[in-house]
This record gives sequence, C-alpha cells and structure tokens, in this order.
Amino acid sequence: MPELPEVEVVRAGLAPAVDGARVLGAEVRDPRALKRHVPLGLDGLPGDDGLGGHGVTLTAAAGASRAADFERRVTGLRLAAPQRRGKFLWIPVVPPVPQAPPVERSAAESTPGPASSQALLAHLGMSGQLLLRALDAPDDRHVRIRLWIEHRVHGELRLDFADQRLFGSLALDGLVPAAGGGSVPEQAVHIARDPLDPRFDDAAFVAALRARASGVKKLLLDQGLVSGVGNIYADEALWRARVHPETPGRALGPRTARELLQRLRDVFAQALAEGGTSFDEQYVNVNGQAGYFAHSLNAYGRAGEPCPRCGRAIRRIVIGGRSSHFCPRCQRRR
DNA sequence: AGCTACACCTGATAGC
DNA sequence: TGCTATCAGGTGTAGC
Repeated sequence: MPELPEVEVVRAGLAPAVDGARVLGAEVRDPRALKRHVPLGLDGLPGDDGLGGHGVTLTAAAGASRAADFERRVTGLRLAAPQRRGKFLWIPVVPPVPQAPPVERSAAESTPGPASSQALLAHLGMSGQLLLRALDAPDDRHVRIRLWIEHRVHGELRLDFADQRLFGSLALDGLVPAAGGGSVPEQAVHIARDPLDPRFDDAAFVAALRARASGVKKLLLDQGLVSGVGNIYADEALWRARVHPETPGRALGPRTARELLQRLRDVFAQALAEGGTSFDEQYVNVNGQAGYFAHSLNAYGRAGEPCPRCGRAIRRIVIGGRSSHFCPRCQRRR
C-alpha cells in the first residue's frame, strides 16, 4: 500500500498526539510484526535471539523473547516529533531520566531534547496501519502491536499497529548521522532522500538516472536512488512525463529526466493533498479514514480503460515481477 | 554492479 | 461447495 504520500499522511496525523507523549505500556500480540526489531543481545548482532529477520521464520521462543525485549524497552520512553524518509517512518525517543535535573524544556518540548540516539521505527510494508484510538475503542482488524501513550494535551490514547500481511513492522533502532545532515535509523541509512526532502539533490539524481542502463521504472523503484516511490506513483509519474517504463535510464535526455522528477513531485503533492490512495481498507490514515487519490489515477490499475489523454487503451505489462501500466501511444519506447 | 528468484504473509477473487 | 491459482500498495537476501 503505502508509498510516500500515504506514509506522510500517517506521519502528519501522528505528530500532534505523539510529540511529547510518554509510552505507558506495550503489548506485542504477534512478534512477527517485530521483524525489524533487534533485541538487545550479547553482542548486538542481528538475529542473536536465535532467529528472525527477513525471510526467516521466527520460532515461538524467539518470538516471545523478542516481544518481551520490545515491550520492556519501549515502556516509559518519551516520544518526539515523527520523522520520515521515503516510506520509513520513525519517532525519536528519549529514555526516562529518573531524577534528571529538569532541563528547561519550555519551548523545546517538541524536540528530541539533548540527543535522541534511538527511535521507534515503523515500516508499513504492504498493509500496515498506525491507528490512534481511544482507550475503550473496539479493536481494529489485524492489530499486532499496541502501545498505550499519554500526552499532556490529549490524555491517554492507544497507538495500534495493525498489519494484515505482516510485511511491515515496528522496531527500536539506533539513530545515526545522515549524509548531508540530520539523523536516520540505522535500518534506513541505505535509503536515499525523497523528492520532497529539501536536501534532495536534483542534479545528482538526474545524473544517476542517466548513468544507468536499467529501465526507468525499475530505477524509480530503487529506494537507494530515490525513495518513497512505489508501484502506483512510478506508473503515474511515468504517465505524466510520457515516458515508457522500459526506457533505459541512459536513453533519457537531461530535459526528460528533469521533467520526470518534476512529474513525480507533482503526483506526490496531489496525492498528499487528497489524503493518499486507498483501494480498500488497506490504506487508511491514523483515524482509519481512506484517502481519495484512487479517483485521480490515470494509468495504475486501469488496464484496458482509455488513456485520459489520448483515449488509447492503457496496457499492462510485467516488469520485475510487478504490474506496470502505461499508454502505448503517449508513452513510446525510445 | 546488476539481474532474477524467492522469502516473508493474509485475504479477496476468479475459474473449475 | 469446495479446491486451486492468481493477485495485491514492499523489502531484503541469495545466487548467478
């Protein structure tokens, strides 16, 4: 589901309730939703709880200890303002300081404070949701992890991580300095900045695109080149820029490459303004509400329907095992 | 470095 | 009424 606009809607929705809140407790109902969580271990090596990580099934015992580690370490943490890079979302955390001489935090209530070295990391995968709910609200479907938080203004709330397919996860992760400034979770260091990041380097991206032989759709999906782009918005940006998805990066002129980046920003901005793309209940904001951008899709999921620009039937092909939708007239191969 | 194939999952839908 | 196959917004790894 969630690509940059959806994750950004979630981040923005979380911010008021989470910034400055304290975690009162945690319940891990399904440890598979902690796939990215690395328990504190003997040497800090991933998987030193025996099993887990990507593509590896968690045993019951390993799952239970991972869940216990997460519940213990997250409880009591102070949460700061949620951040995002591409599809990765994280909330910097500050450990409870027992009898810390209360540093004047009048205007600084929203900042991580001295130096947050850890974050509560979330990736929504294909079907993850972060939901803010009243304490007595009924359970949503597929709730895998529940946090109880308390905020000075908003009082006590539940922060539920729901995920049908379990490709997403929560984790506690270390924050490290990011190239170019700021900090990112360790698990997101290899993720490029996204096109809405003020520090995104347009010229470097255009050069990188034009240096590759791969088809441009694959390049757009490469989170190490540009982040936040998934299958929907790749197809939509290519349609808007009139570029065939299999055009080699090398075959793009500088003008076309820049145009493509601009169309990507356009589609992200519009989708964000419309609350993201929801096909079913898979993607919803923190209040469980769907977005409207599905009505504005021109190519994605419209195989056989007329191109809104020229009327020719939209085609569907498979690229890298995933559906690609494009207009065979507007988007000519070169 | 780049590619494919596959792993991790649940659930909706289509076809027999 | 099953059963099976296919599909779905993502990412990380192994193996060539």
